[in-house]
This record gives sequence, C-alpha cells and structure tokens, in this order.
Amino acid sequence: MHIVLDRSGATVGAIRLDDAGAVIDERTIPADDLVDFVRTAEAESPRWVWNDTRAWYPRLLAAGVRVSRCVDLQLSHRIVRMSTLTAESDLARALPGPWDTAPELDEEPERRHTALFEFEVDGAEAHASPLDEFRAQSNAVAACAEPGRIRLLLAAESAGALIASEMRFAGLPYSVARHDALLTGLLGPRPLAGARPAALEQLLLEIRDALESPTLNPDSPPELLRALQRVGLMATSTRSWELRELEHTVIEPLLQYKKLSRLLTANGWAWLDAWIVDGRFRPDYVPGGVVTGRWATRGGGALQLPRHVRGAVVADPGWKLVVADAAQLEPRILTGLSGDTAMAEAGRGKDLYEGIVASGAVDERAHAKVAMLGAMYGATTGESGRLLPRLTRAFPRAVRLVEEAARAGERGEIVTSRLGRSSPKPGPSWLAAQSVASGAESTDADERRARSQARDWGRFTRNFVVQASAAEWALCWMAGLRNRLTELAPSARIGEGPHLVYFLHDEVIVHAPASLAERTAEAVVDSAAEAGRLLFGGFPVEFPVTAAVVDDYAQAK
DNA sequence: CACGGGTGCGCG
DNA sequence: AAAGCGCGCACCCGTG
Repeated sequence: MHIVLDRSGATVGAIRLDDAGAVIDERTIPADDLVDFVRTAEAESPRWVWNDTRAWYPRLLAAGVRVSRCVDLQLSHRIVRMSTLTAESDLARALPGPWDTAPELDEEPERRHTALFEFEVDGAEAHASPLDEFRAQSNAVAACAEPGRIRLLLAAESAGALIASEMRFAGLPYSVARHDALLTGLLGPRPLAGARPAALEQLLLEIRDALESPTLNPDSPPELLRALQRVGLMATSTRSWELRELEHTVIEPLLQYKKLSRLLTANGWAWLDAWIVDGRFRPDYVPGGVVTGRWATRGGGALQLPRHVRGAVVADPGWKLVVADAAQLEPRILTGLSGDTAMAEAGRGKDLYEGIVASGAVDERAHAKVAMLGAMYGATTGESGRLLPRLTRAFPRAVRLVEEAARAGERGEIVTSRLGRSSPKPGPSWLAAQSVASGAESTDADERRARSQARDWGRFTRNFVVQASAAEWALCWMAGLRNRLTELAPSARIGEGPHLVYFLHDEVIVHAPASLAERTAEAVVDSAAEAGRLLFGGFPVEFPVTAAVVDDYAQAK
C-alpha cells in the first residue's frame, strides 16, 4: 500500500492507493494533525510517497515518529528521467517540468543548528501533483525491460533519504573536550578571535626567517612560490608533496605550518563552535548529491573528517560505536559487474589485492592496488600504466568492462550502472569541440583538444559505472542494515536503539547500546552479503566488511 | 564589496 | 612515491 502526501497551505492531502495503484481512500488533514495521522497509519507499513523527504521527515522524527518506507519523488524522478532503462517512457520523453527544475533547497536560516527545520514548498512545486508524478514513475518502471533493477534502485535511493534524515536527527556523538584537547596539544591554547595560535606564530617566524622574507604570507601560493625561488628552490608549485622533495631549512617548518594551518581552518575551534551542538555533529547530508549517486554534504565537511581527529567521535556511556568498512569495495563491484570469475576467485575469503598477488598477476599488494585503481580511474602513465597489461592478462573480463565504458564515453555515449543510474550526456562545449575537430576545416590544435576532452570524458564514464554501482551497493547495504537494526530494538525511537550515525561511501558507523553491539556487528556483515545478492544475484563475488566494536572512531582499524 | 576561478588539501 | 575518478571547503586574487 502507498499513501501519497501532498501539502497545500495549512492542509495535507493523503491519498491511499492499493497495490494496483487504485485510490482506496482520500482525505484532507489539517497540517497540525499530520504527525498523528502518520503515526497511526504507519502501523500498516505503507510506503509513504512524498515530493522530498527533507521537507517531511524531520518534523516527524522530532515528534518521535519513524517511518519504515517511502518514495522520494524528487530523487526518483532524477533517476527515471536520466536512466537508459526508462528512456522510452512518457516521463523521460516529456518536456522539462517542475520535477526537473526542482529546487536545490536554497538557504534556510538556522539550518545548521536544528534538526527540526523544514522547507516550504515553493510556488512552482505546489502545483506539481505528487500523485500524477508517482503514477508517471510507476508506469515508466513497469514498462521497462528490467523493472527489477530500477525498482530496487528507487527503493534504495528513497531508503537512503530516510537514513540521511535519521542520521542528522540522531547526530554523530562527538566530544568537544577531546577535540579541543587535540587542538590545544598541536596548536597551543585557543587564541582570541582572529589571532594566530602560538604554534603557527612560531612556525611563521621560522619560515620568514629561513626565507629572509619578514612579511611573507605563506597562505598566498604566488607569494610563497616567489620567496622559495628567491632562495634558489626550483619549486613549480607550493603543494606539500612537491615541497617534500626539496632540501632547505624552510621545508620542515613550512610543511608543518601547512598541516597545522589546514587543521585550524578546516576543523579548528570555529568548526567546533559551528557544528558540534550538545555533543552531536549533525552534518547536512545530500543523498544523490553526486552524479554517480554518492551522497554529498553541505557544510561541516562531514565526508572529509580528517583521520587524526576521529578520536573525538566517542560513544555515549554504556554505548559502543560499531565501525564498519567494506573491504576493496570498488574492485569487488567491478568483479560483479563484469562477471569476472578469476577476480571473484582472487577475492574469495581474503583481501582482494593479496588474492591478485596470489594469482601471480603482480608481485606485491601495493602493485595490485595501484593497478586496480589505475584501471578504474583510467591511468595511462606511471607504475599503474605499466602494470595494466599484466592485470588485463589475468582478468580480461574486468578490464574489458571499464575499457568499454571508457570508449563509450569517448564517443559521447551514456553509460549505466548496475541498477540503472545513467551518466549525464556531455555538455554543449564538449560536443562543439568534437564537431569542430571532425569538420573539414579543423586544425591540429582542434583535433588535439577534442581528443583530450574525449579521453577526459572517457575516464569519467569509465569510473562512473564502478562508482555509481558501488554507491548502489552501499545504499542497499545501509537499507538492509537499517531494517535489521529496527528488528534488534523494535519499539525504540531513533536514538534509543542501535542506529546509524555516519556514512562515508563504503563505511558506516552505528551507535549501539553496548548490550546490542555484537549483534549489530553481525547485522552489518549480514547486510553486506545481502546487498551483494541484491546486485549480483548468485554470482559468487564476496563483500567482506570489517566491523569493529569500539568506544571511539580512532580505535577502529 | 561581491563573486567566481584557481589553488591546495581533506575524504572515499 | 605519483596521476587517473568523484567530492567540499577555506583561502587568495583578479575582475566588475
């Protein structure tokens, strides 16, 4: 059963549909009664259909109401609109409408400090009927050749939207005291606003002294570069890895300065003030925020939390963190996509890269890793490029799959993930460059530029099939895990039983009562295996996950 | 002064 | 150890 919700002003329309999509009940509810309505109806486990999870769910969560399933029409629309699997549908062939323009939710005040905010439906969208859109999507899916794939994708994407709201609601348990201690240890005591911490001040003096530039601002790359060249250092950029190669007394303090300066500006006291409230980090997750279907975040840099501050992520007393990481996810995804049985064998029961070494393809684990990454990213030079022929000989099917995705992209074609997310078409300037180069009047420069852009786009599509399919696996993993966690503590509200608090592409953290931590770890492993079956059926590719039960994030691996 | 591109670096 | 995918964010600096 589905219940379609449609807000207009102070009321909400609720339309109940049976499994054939026929209306069985229709009513109008005062917006104030929505929470009670949902709470009651949730007992029947409907799939809630709404335009945008972020516009509906936070208020329900705040009122203690959790829903088990939904259709996020916004997210689903983007997938169905773009997918090659549904390309013949009315929805895909229609002119752009309100569901296409639909809003990057623009600035909402006080977004950062509350989980309770909601977005108002704006004018254009108020007229877009969720029921019509839901039917258009259902028709598009039902009519396509392999409805199972895209149906699973839409369910997983929508589950991800629920999880994102729930994770923000619960928040990542975060110790201000530990983070502050780390900052103080490295930088010195917190300075007054605008002042430089003692450690940075000291390093600045050393740098200026070593470069004989008493007013140098090392934060300015052009200025720094000139100063380095003045003392005879042949740097071409100020990147750390390049500076590391140089020999001069300035290098050590300079590298240290860059490191600490980065810590201060990205995750310093200001970040702590802005993002950690009541011992919780609540980043704004954006499901589907990346073309490949990965999540993005807005504000707080939640997906770039540096490894060396992770000790500040601390379980509450009596609770544990279950930190889980999918091992070599993308190569395993490629294994499943290509049906490469040799690579599946290499990944069976062990580290995939070690398995590649054991197969005799390469000599050491580091080589296996760099060769695999190079194959998936399109490296042509360096060690990775040199190892590719050996990889190809050992695993021809896997390598062929990414090569074909690259060739398709170079021709300007679309590629599609395992469950049906399709890559965008190249833009007008790309097409123009190709057509100029193939014209009769083209110059060598035109052709070089077109070839280079074609290869760039080929690297994008090469990686797209893997990264997008990996993102789908991760969504299925989390959705399955969420269900299992609910079973472990059926009546608990979010935050009372084990619940997801963090997601980082191929890694999750569950905050769990200590008594349920071990069973949570089992759920993590079982969900990973289930996700593998959902994507690849009986094909014997394994998806091992490490699940560590710890008190703080730094203790994991 | 606002804005956007460039640089550099954090994450997978 | 570096160059090849996807991001977000802080900062600098040139432009309008």
